[in-house]
Amino acid sequence: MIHPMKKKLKAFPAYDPAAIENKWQKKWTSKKIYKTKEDSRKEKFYVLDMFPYPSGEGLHVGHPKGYIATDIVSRFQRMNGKSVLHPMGFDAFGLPAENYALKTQTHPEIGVKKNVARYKKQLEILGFDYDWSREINTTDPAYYRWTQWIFLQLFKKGLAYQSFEPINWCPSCKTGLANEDLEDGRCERCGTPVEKKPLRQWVLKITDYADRLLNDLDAKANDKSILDWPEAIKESQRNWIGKSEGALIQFQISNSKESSNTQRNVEVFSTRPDTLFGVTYVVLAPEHTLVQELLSTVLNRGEVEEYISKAKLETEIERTDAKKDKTGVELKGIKVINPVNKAEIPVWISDYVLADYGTGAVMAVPAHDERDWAFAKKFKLPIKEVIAPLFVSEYSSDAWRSNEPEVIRPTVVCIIKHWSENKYLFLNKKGLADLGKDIVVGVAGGVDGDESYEKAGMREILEETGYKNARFVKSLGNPVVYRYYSKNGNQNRMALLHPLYFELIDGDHVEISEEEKKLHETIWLSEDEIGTYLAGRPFNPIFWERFKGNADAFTDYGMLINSGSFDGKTSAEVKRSITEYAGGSLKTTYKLRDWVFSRQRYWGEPMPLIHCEKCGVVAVPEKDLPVKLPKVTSYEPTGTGESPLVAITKWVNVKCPQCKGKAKRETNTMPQWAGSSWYYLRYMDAKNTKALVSAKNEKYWSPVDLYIGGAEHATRHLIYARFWHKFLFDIGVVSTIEPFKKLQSVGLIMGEDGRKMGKRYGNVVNPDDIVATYGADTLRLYEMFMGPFEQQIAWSTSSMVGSRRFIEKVWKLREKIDENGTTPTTNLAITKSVHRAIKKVTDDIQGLRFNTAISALMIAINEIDANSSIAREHYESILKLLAPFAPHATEELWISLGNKKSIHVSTWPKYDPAQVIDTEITIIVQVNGKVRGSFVVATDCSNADLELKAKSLPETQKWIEGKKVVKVIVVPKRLVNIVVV
RNA sequence: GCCCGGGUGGUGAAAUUGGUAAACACGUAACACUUAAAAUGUUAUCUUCGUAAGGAGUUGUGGGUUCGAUUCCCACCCCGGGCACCA
Repeated sequence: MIHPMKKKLKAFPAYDPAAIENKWQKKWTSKKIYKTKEDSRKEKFYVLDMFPYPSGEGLHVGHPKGYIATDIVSRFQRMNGKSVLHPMGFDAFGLPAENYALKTQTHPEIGVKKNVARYKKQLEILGFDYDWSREINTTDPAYYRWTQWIFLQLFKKGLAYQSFEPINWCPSCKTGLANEDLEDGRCERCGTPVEKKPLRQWVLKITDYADRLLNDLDAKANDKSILDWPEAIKESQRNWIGKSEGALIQFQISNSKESSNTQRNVEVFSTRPDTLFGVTYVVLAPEHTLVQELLSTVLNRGEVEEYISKAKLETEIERTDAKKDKTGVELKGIKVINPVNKAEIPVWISDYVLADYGTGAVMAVPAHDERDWAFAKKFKLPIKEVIAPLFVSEYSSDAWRSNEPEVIRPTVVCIIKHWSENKYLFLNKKGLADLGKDIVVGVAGGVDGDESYEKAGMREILEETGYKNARFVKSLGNPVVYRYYSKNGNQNRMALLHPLYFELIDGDHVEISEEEKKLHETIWLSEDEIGTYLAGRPFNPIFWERFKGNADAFTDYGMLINSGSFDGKTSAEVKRSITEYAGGSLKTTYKLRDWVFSRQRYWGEPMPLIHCEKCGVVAVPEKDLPVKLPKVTSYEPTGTGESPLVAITKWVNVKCPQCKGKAKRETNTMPQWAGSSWYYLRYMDAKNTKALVSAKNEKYWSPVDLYIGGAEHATRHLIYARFWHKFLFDIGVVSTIEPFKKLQSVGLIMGEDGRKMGKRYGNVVNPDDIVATYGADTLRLYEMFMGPFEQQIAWSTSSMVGSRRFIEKVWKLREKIDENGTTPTTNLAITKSVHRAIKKVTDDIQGLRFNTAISALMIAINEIDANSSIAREHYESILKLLAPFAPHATEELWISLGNKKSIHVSTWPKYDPAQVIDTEITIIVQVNGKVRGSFVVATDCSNADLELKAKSLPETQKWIEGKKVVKVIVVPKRLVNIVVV
């Protein structure tokens, strides 16, 4: 066969990113190749970044990581024929911009403009494919008109209400804050500990949506989970919403002292109504309204008032520190009645009870709650056990059998001390069938007839160990319940294990019976060795802790004791019935609080409300929106609980839209999170002046298919946005119940020193500098290659050269294009390499595994580079695969090959399934699980042939010679394992 | 304390329906090219014993299941994150 002479391409300039990147960015913009259209013939794909908050510091290399990922996905989807929406905008209202303005003495509007321009420039040099015609800015009146519109709808539906409750107040930022804006009791912005301050404020009723926000995290639609979100973020939201199901119980105040004619109750919320018989006192939060009402009848009024005022002075951090000592005061002279047993019990106030959770009052069950336990111990209040620990045998040989009757069996379990040494006597029980090994247990046995526990214990000690002289010291408390199946008795048993403590007086003992010997042998354990005993049975640790005097509240579920007719039932069984018996009702509460929506600051969306002297609070008519933020020269926060807007009388004083009488505008502004709670909708129809989004566009683009951003927004932006979206769904503005179908969090890029990248550590790497030295394509490639996308990784400028070398390798490979090879058959090996790369890169981009997609490309390039030439078609396929990652270099190469249209509007390559299947495969040969050799065979080689071949290898022979082959495991296409003895 | 992630060479990491651990890349070393350096290329690079052939060990620790475990099970240690006096 005659080889055609290879016609090589003309010489081509060396790779110089500076010479091509800016050129292509301009061309792409002028040719509008990224212009987004609502094309009904095409499938849509909406890929979204969490839009940035433009600070004065500009972007560092960590910021674009997520943007690079969405850029790759959007280019990939476009090349796959989708109509792609990949927009960008800016979130610029709120404290950071305003505080920056105050510091630099420039109006926030000017600062924001400057910062946005800088951010845009930084983004542009990275070559992103944003359609800037849909850019939004939350501070633009044309945008916040719709933020105000949504607020008005919330107001009209009663979901925005005025409240005067004490809220979190940051004394440094001089504004009220939502719970979500706190970090460990401090202002998330400035780190100042927050105070509680009563304030007139607007609050959004997010709690109305608590259940849906929780349930829809796992909602199913069309047989698949509609929320493809990282489990960690879902879990954070579940924690934040904090649903707990319990009961409301009334404790009637007994009126023995005063002749009061109104019957008063203390209402408590508890998740453990099963412990009601163990309630020995009730605790109210110091702020509880009932406390003020009862004050006149309290005998120690002075003491109580003093405690209340002291509690008020505490910061939230001090108050909610779980580690601090419990404090409290009894309301002397006040008693309440436990509804289940009519016991008269005392009432206390303590700051460990939170006023704004549940009912602000708790029923204290010290035996079964750690906090109540600590409180009762400190104030010497009675502790009454009502839940016995309950264990079910975990061994299959004596597992509970549902078709057999259950018999209650009083039993004793003994801890026995040596007569002179610090050792304890146990039994080493031989061979439980399904354990195959011994376990260590205490001396134990059933109580016969009306025998006392002490007597039963002594009898068992004699029978099982032979020791004659045991002295009963004490009982170790209430029984523990153990359910198992007795093979001897052919019955399920509910053993009530009474723990007893004995000491041997001397070593005098007799031989134990042969029968007993077969079952176990006696064993002495020192305290160090006691661990083997603890592992023997699940209840052993409980007995031991009791013996050592370390036992505290038992907080698990179990079996009821000392609870009247409920005795013998499990916690789960009685939850409802005991609640009803107590006259209470089941109730669900949430940790999630309503969203404090007012900020007493200048730089935010004005609330479109008017306070009229006659009509009260009146909504600004929709036609008058937006209510523009007035331009002012002084916007310093007042600190009085009023916004600085109060001073702008020209703006504040208006006519009431209803009665035309005197009225004032609402001067509170919205929080930073308002604009970002719906911005993803605006991109769908950014220029619409009639609606926040047209129904048509909303239907076309919803929901967001892929949303990428930082995990730090898990319990703020992502909860708020879901809340607003659900509300907009309810009023018919949007068509989906969730806004973001797939969410992916970006792992932070840390500084080279491993610390968070930021000005304060002086470890900031500026992307502009990296682009100037290495080029945007290298930066993009490196950030995606660093490691798994969601993982936090330290930046390393020196590692970046690998990515640059890779692009240069691709660049140089252009010389090897064989222009004569008109069909892609130049080289079979290359064909396979390319098709494998197409498959892997395609799969990995879809799975957001960018690091392995790039490594697959590197492998392909290395394989191709080892050959002397490459077919043009293959080279172009590789360029296309690389195009989303390195858009500039690939475009330059693509166009240089004579292509007329941009590579970014070309079609993504398809792989031939036949080309990704191997015809030959390496089979591993193991002897006793250790790799001893390998051989190459055709993929379809039969198992018998594989075995034969494996055995005949000289490497194998060496290991099986003179041994007996017991077993041969053949795994087709993988390995042969020969087991010999 | 509870709940989520995670722990693999000198470094970033790859590999999971259980089947050759360390792909790809950085770094390092030697060699080639060069007057020289850089760049580039070639080779080597988990640890350990051995001149070598070859052996042994190794995925946080300790057990278990299995012919075979980074992968599954049990217990524990460490790191990151969320919640936390939430009754």
